[in-house]
Amino acid sequence: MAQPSSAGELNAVDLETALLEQWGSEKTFQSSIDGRRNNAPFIFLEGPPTANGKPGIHHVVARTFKDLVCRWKTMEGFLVERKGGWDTHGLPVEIEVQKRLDLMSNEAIEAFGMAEFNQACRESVWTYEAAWREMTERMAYWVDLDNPYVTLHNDYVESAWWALKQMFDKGLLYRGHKVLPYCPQTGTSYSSHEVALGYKEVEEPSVYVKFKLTDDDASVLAWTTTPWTLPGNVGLAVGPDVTYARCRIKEAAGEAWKGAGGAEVGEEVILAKELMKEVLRHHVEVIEEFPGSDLVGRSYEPLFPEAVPRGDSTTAWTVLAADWVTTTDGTGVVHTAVMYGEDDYNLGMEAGLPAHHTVGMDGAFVEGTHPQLDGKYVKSCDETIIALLSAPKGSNGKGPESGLLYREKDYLHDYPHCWRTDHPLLYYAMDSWFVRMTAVKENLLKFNDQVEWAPDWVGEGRFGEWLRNVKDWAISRERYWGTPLPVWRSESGEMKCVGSIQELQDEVAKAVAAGFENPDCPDDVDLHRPVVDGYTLVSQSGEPMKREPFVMDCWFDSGCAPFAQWHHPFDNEATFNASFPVDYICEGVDQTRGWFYTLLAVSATVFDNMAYKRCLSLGLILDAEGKKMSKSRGNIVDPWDHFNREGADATRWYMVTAGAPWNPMKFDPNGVRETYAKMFLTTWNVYKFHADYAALDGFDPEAQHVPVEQRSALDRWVLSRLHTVAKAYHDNFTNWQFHKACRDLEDFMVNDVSNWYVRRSRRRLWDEADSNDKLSCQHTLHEVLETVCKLVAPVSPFMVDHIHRNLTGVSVHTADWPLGVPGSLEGATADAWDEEAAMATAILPPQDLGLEDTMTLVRELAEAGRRIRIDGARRQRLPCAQGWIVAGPDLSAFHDLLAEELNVESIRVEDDLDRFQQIELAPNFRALAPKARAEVNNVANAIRTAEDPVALLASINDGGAEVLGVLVESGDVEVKRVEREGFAAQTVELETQGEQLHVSLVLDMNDTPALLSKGMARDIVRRVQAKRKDLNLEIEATIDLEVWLKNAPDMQAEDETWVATETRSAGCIFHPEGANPPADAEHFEVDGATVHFTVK
RNA sequence: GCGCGGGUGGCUUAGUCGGUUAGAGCACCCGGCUGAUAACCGGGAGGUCGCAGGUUCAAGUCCUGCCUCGCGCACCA
Repeated sequence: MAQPSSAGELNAVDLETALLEQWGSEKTFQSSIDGRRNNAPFIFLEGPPTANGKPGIHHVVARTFKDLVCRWKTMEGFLVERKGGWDTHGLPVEIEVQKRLDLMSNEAIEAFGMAEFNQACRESVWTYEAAWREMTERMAYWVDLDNPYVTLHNDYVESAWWALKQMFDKGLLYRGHKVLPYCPQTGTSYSSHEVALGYKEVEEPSVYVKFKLTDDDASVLAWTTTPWTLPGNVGLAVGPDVTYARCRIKEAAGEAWKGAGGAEVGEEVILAKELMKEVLRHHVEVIEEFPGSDLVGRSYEPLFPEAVPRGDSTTAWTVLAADWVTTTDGTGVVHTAVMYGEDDYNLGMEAGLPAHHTVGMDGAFVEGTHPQLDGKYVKSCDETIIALLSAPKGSNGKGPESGLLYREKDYLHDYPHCWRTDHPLLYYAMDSWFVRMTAVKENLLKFNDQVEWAPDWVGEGRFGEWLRNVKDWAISRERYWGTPLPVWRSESGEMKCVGSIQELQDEVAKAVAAGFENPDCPDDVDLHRPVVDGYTLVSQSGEPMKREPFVMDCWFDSGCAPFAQWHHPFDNEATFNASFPVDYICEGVDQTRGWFYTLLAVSATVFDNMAYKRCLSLGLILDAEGKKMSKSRGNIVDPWDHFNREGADATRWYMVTAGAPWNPMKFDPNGVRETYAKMFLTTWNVYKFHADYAALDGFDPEAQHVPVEQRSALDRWVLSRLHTVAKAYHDNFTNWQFHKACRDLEDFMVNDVSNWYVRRSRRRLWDEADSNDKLSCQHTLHEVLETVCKLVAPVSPFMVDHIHRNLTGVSVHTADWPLGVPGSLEGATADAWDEEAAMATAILPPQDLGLEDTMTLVRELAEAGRRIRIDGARRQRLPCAQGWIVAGPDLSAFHDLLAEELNVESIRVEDDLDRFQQIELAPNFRALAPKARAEVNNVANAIRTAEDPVALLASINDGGAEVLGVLVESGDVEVKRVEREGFAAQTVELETQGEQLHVSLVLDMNDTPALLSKGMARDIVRRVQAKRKDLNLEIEATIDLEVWLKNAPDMQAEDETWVATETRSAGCIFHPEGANPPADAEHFEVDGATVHFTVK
């Protein structure tokens, strides 16, 4: 067994880096796992970061919470393996490479070569891997980075293919259209994330257009901000419950009319009644009002009759009902161009409108739309379209009948632009593949209910909301770098989904046999583009099938992590079966619709199961001003600033204590410093105090054990506190309240251990002879430190390991959790274990709540003493002859301690309460209010200010007293005992075990020559000690002391001797009053006396 | 627009069932204590508890509306 060696000064950074090396050479992480090899598993799943961005402080936050739970569960005896992972596909990688290689369009990429491009992506992915690794190691996030899962590896891709095939086979995968923001210049559609990069405020012409009903003289007015979509119009949507008005123009428009358009007197238009004022610029009369449902089914004349063929649609150019139509702007009638708006598209599909493009992928109108528009870029046609619509009635033969524009209005709005080329994006219906999430919605909700969310409102609220509105998942992307969609399709629409390399090889062989030429398909075929594009398969009917030219949403990749990390179902069957669904994941709340969703989406569709049982959703990290951290703001905090200054321990502890994990965290660099100074310096100094004396005395924690019940009350108190705090700490951990747990523990270390226990125990260890009391103190300190080390270890793993190793000889990370090791119990699982058996494995000292209460009172009294001295202007070092404690429990065990703290010669208990205390009555509103009602405040005041509270109390207790007409009984008042005026006294009030205590402390403020001498001696000692410290003297070093006093009280011989002993003065001379001190003597003044002294 | 979460001294925050002096820490000032400490103790200054109503004998706490910050969703016809 180890005997502690002395501690030395703290250098957190050196300590941490030295430990990192030790952990590396001793393989501490591995042995913390290996030691629990036969225990119940707790499955953690790492959300894969992408290594093509630099790690920031927010990553440290997430990794701290991942790590602390894993370490905690490990110490609880669970087997917690932690496989690292990397997300390596997707748009961010492509964009990075495109920027670097200046390839700003798909044409450019294809000209450069897809293979070369993807190779560049493959390399780019690892740009910051080293930085990630260094950060991960330095912050002590224990995760296996040597065998991570990597989404670009063939094994991983193969598992993803397998998963997709499961969906395909279940009929959950389908090909359809999705309206996406599309940039014709770069030929790419954008994800919402990219779109968000390019919102710009622009002013554009918006138009009010008359759609002439075929069986009526009236027109329906509709509004659009994108005139280029008008040729594609095939329908009008109205709100069935919205009230519409048919209006007749009464007189011609006034001079103020601006822009094109207009209406003739007598013309009739239909629009939402609410919007008439907003839209109409003519005086009108309302002819008729009716609900939108009355309009449904009416047909109208197409604006551009040539543009869209009717096909077999019966509903084209009719009025349709849509409940999403509002009257917040426009006319309450929505112009519907099926291919150029998401709602339009959905409505069109539902209503059977023709789905025909009037705009090509190049952003220009297709031939046959209108002679003046064909082949022109849509965004430059606004004027032409407006001119066509507003031309005088009957003025142009082909195209719009004209006279159809009512009004134009410039409209200011945010519109998405291409963040690369700055062109406005077009909402454009594109071919896309979907997973039919709507088919499994009920299961999604059911599984989500079973997840333990922290905080619960993310699961119920945000995530639940998302699931209740779940849409089919568009999983295909027209990109290059990603998991290719493993679906091959023939011209006639036959399809095949490939679920493994073996299957691909088989299909290729079949195709070759059928006469289609194909490249080799080896076992290690690269499952990326363009290699997989090179294979032509053969359909059932013998037709060639080409691969659908998409890659998958990279969120699909990460959603496959629970099984793809094990190459399921091709490998590691046992491992997978034992680890699905996982027990714990933890990421930022921004992953709600990201990883949290895709994990559940994939597991629900593929396995009909949940993916994770517990999810900790972390709040966003903000800078000290509360602003989001972002590169563009330049307010990113570099974690290394803190790793290299206060260390990773303080950084982690700060992050955990700064607030609830799910609340947004304002990261304040000063906070890290404060944490370092409070928590870690204090802990270190407590440790140093113990270790230095333990080393000096050759303390052996195994030997000469002193049973707790034989130790002093102070020892038993701090051990009981340890028990209480550890228990609460653990309970808070269980409830995800890590911040509360750590704040309480910090408070315990600083206030209870350092500022009370250690301060009060210092002299016990100065004793140079071995004593039972000293031994008790050392065992107590040892036990407190050892347990605190274990409690802190999951959160801040460095310093406590150093301390634990010096105290016990072994790493804290292989130690057991003080509150029990359920993971090691027979039959335990991560979710359930025998609570009693688990508690039996806990190691905590005895708890004595009564003693804790008593000590609280003692400490309050010590503080009260200081207040009394301030009020009475009596310095702390000048002793008082006598202190009285009035009322309260028996504190005799602490009288010595209190006497010392209070600097009084003796403590006495005063039994006659009335000698120093008087009674005050306070109203108990809860009881009084129902009786007194509105009078309660007056009654309360009367009770408070009663002239003779003793008499009032007596009559209240004797059947009740009438106060202002209200019968006041004993439950209606609280009796407070406070000190009598005129005494140097203070009363402390506290509640112990349901009982209200009012305890007073009274000090005798009279001086005697003996007291004055003693006080002077204490002042001299204090000054000399400070001097010794200034001179950097060894604690054992002896000095020669000379003292000259002026106007000072006479020093008693015993006090002079005491000064000599305390200051380790071999020679100690007190010069008589009047002797002149040498010029180099130090001097100070106290209560009018001047003291000179020299230390040699 | 909808949903969620915030708004408490200069800063970070606690505040339970509504109960009468809103509690801490940092920073500041004064005093004290100290041979582990960058610590600690006592006191001071600093608060319209986002705003406005309402319920109540009593509101930081409950209700309504609004403002504001963050996040998300929807919309942007």
